Amino acid sequence: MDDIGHKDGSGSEAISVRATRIQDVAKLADVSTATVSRALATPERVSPEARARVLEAIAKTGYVPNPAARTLRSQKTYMVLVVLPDLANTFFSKILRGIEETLFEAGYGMIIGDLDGSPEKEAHFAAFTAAGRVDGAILLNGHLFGQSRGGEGISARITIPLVALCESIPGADIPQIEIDNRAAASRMTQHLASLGHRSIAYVSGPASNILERERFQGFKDGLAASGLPFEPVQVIPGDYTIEAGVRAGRDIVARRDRPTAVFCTSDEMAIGLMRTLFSAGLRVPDDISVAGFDDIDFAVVAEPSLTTIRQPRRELGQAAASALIDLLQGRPSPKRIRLETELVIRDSVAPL
Amino acid sequence: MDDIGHKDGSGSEAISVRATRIQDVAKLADVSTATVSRALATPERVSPEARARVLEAIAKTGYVPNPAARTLRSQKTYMVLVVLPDLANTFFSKILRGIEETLFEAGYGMIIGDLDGSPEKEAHFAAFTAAGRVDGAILLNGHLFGQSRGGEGISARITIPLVALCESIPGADIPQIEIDNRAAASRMTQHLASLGHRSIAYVSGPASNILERERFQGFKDGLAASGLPFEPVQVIPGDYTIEAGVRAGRDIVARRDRPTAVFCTSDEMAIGLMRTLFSAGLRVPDDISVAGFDDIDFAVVAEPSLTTIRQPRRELGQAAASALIDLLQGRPSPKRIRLETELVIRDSVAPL
DNA sequence: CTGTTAGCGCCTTCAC
DNA sequence: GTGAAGGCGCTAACAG
Repeated sequence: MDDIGHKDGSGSEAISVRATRIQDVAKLADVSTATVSRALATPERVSPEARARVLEAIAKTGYVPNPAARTLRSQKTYMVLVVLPDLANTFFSKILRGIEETLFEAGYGMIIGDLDGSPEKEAHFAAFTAAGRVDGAILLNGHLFGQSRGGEGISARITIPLVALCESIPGADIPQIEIDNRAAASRMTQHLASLGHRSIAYVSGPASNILERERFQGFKDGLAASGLPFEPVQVIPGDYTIEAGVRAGRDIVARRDRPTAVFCTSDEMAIGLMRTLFSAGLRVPDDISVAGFDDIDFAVVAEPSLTTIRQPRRELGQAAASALIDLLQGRPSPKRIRLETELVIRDSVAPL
Repeated sequence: MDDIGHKDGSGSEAISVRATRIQDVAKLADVSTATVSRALATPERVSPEARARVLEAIAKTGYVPNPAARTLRSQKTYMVLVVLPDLANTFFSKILRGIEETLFEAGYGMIIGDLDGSPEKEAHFAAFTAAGRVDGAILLNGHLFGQSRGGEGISARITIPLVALCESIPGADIPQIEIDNRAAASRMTQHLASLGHRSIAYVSGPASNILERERFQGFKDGLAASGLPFEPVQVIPGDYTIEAGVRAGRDIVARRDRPTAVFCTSDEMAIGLMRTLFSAGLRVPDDISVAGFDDIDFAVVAEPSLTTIRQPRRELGQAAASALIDLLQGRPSPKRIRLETELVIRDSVAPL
């Protein structure tokens, strides 16, 4: 730190002229405040002349309705909370794009609740929600508020619309937007098998994660569909991070009986793993094939470029936001949406 | 849905159509609403007995203050807007972490304004801010509201505290938190020169970007300090993306007189570039050295691992949030903070 | 230390 | 089609 100049801290107590209120506009347009309000909310119920005068007055004053007053009165915040496990993960940030743009178009703002692995934060966001600061929430963290621990008291008060995204929430009676993880994992497994691989390792996500459970089922489905036995020794524990991929790579390098193909349930792990194999002198895909999951931006510039499953991340976000907006506006909403994934074939997987 | 149909005359708490208000708590604790309010905001100004009764009543009712009412009355939202150019960029999301955790500790929530390259969105966030929905804002986009186009009317109304982060805003009288881009770029350039490289290419950011201008100056500083001439032909235009790196790579591969080292002003570009060189049969660092900037997570698993400049992203976010909170709470705030960067030496750069 | 009172700015009946 | 008036829930100002 250098150069601690002093700024006059009066920023907060600035000599701010009080913002224009609906009254000012009413006076200027020579109508009542009720008419101003109606001219904005239900223009068709106001005479064209009055409306014109109101709009002119608004333009002249630069009037912007006070959201706090509006919320207090109407009980609507036009804000949505998005709860997610890890904001720093590129997978989520692309999804946020889709959510944000859809909410934005519908006039809603987005507040991000980054869990960052701390349960106490979840309680915070639950309280936040219970306090009525948002009209609805999109949950990317795989469970409802308070379902983890200690939040029961508060979560009982949360009656606003919710939508689950990516990680489905079993038993929750809310719209669930996701991909078919099981089918996608099965497809990749069969792809590897179809190229002659009989010994396929699987680098998992966190055991407690529902995505992991689905993808793992898919892996077993794929083996079965290809007439291959499932052998527990070929499951290598991971957690979707680059570092987990590096560790899995070390594990494989150290084995006597190496698999001929490795299916990583995230691209991060695949990239970390390939790196470790490379350092150990193993060539991908010549010595060993590697597949990923997600199709992040770096997949295409990995060396070799990564064969993976593409998730429509932006569309997932859009679909979740749409479903929530439906709910918010009293429309029926789809109960479950499954978006299609795509098998992206690049250079990290080769025939045996 | 609320179970209003039950005829449970006792009025049990389960059937609450409306949230608990301060009045309910006051009645239960047998004090006035003002005392309840004070027990929460300034406990030391309430007698221990009254405070205890209030807290008990709050616990019993599960009372949570209505934020809209509070904001309407106190003119404070306890919300901060963070404006950033690209949410999907991993560089920013790590910074957000630092911002969020610091705001969170101080009791502030974070609203994200993702520009995503569209100017009309900036106008939206300006209006959002002007409407008083946030107490302050952190700007990562390199200019003030309305400084781009058409937003003058609204931006004039924005009188809340602002802080600039990463991309400094010349002439703005607000706290500026950043790294010394020029010095960092100079340092990397001198590092390359010190290893014997005389022909060093520079892959730039977007020309209009202030980071780019600073880093470019640093590049020239570094050349000068090393006694090397600056030759315009060695500047390759980029925009910090992977794709720009790929394009720059093609450019270099096609040259007859290839540089012996390339300084990319983002890790994304360095990774894209290395990939292209590799595909063309050029070996890094044996045939050509490559350096990056940022030290993103993938830098360490790039092949070869990337020599780069580490930015303290989390700390940058924390510092910006702290400065803003100072302003928000009427304290003096540092005018300019420059955090230290670090030259991270890995395998993508070798002596000539 | 505590209570009473008066709005913060808006929307929405209700009356005309 | 329009206006008057009340109140959403809270806190600041002012008495006591």
